[in-house]
Amino acid sequence: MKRGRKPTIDAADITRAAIAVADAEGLAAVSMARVAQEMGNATMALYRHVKSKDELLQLMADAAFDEPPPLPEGEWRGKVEVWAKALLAGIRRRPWFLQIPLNGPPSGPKSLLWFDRALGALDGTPLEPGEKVGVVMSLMTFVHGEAWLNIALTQGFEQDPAQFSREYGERLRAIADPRRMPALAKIVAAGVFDVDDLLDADDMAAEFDFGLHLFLEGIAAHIGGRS
Amino acid sequence: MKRGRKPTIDAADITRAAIAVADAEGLAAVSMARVAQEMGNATMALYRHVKSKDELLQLMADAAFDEPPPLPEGEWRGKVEVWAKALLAGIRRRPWFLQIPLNGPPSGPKSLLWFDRALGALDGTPLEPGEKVGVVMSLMTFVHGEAWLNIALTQGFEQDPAQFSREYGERLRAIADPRRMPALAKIVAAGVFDVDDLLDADDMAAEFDFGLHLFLEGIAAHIGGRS
DNA sequence: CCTTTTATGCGTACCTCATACGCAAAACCC
DNA sequence: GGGTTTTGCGTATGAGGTACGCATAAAAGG
Repeated sequence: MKRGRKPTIDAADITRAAIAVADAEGLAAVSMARVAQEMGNATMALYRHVKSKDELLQLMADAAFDEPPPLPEGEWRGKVEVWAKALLAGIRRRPWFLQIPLNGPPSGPKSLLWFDRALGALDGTPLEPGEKVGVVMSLMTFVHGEAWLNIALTQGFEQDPAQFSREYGERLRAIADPRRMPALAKIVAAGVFDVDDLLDADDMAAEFDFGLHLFLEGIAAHIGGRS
Repeated sequence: MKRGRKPTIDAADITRAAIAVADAEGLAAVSMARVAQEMGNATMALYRHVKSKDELLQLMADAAFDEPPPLPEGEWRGKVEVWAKALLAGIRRRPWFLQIPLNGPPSGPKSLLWFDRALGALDGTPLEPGEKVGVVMSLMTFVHGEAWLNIALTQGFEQDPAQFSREYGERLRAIADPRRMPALAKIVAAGVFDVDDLLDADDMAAEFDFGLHLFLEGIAAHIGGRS
């Protein structure tokens, strides 16, 4: 048997509690003291199971995602689309994920499972193995970037809704000097920004779909130029 | 004349000093005390010119970028490519930019100038105004995501180079069970990860170029399906 | 059953930060 | 110079991360 006092908590418990706090109040609310309080322990008790707060953040990042969804039968395109939308949904479910600094190439079992599914979606295509990896990485970074913007804007909206109203279009109209910014001035004049809810949830979903559409077109063109 | 004691510093000075600190030692080193010391002032003196640290961060973000470069003559594709690469270079020049939380839609004069240039690159195309905005936003988020990954991995490498050596391929080989992760196992078996310098600067540049290529193909296909 | 060993729980203390508050010095007006 | 206004900044408060060391619980050995 193992000697010594029995642990009453372990790293997984701490991670769970930290995630609960982050889900409820954001990553900023995750302090060692707050997490300990959540578990009914003393602050310093956590340090027996977790080297530092930074390590706790990594554990949270590894545990943030669910398993990837099953992909539909059929062409690669439908599979990739489902995958990308599920990834976006996963990140949106835990927005704090993007605030945790990455420390290396993906190595958590969950991340690798997602990686595998995306590679699997490309199985029927004539892409080289290295190209598949490139395609998947680009897709991940696109989704990542889109999610980042999406979340930043959502949170910005909660902080100060006025920035997203008609006011924004008017401010642009004032700043966008046709001589210094001719293209922007033209777009502003066309009325693209004269809406009440700039970038609300629907807009952002449409934005994502459009970008994803472009990306898939690009993959299709690349495959087409190959066979 | 204006009454009262003359200011010896202004917000722009503070922003400059803060950027100098961030460039030299990273955003984490930017504290009010550190910035004040850099300028030879007392900590609290800064608060006369800057409401909070958060405001200072926004000022830094606005001032982080240079002007966009002139774009080449010719087709939209060459212009967009130059623009995207310049944007990536700009972010890589000030990696801390990505750590500053965004508060709303772009409104700094520099951001809008970059926005304008990208829209201008699409001037000769038959895209609707709204589509142009969508294309540019997607491009920005793609570059943003790519830069984020790029920077995270670069910094991870500095912290722990072993993670990026041949060791990584071996670890993958151990984790990637062909039953649970068939696609990944196949890729690993093909030797894609058996290199000494996974994701060094050249690799990441190639990764970016490939992703950008896919994106541009996608835009071209979208334009083609239009005319 | 009592002692020894070993790992855990956690109280105390220190350091770094952001920032509210208020006073004193400087520069302008008359 | 006296009054007014604005800046520079010293002091203090509270939050957060974490090093250190002691008391305690649990198993092992006698």
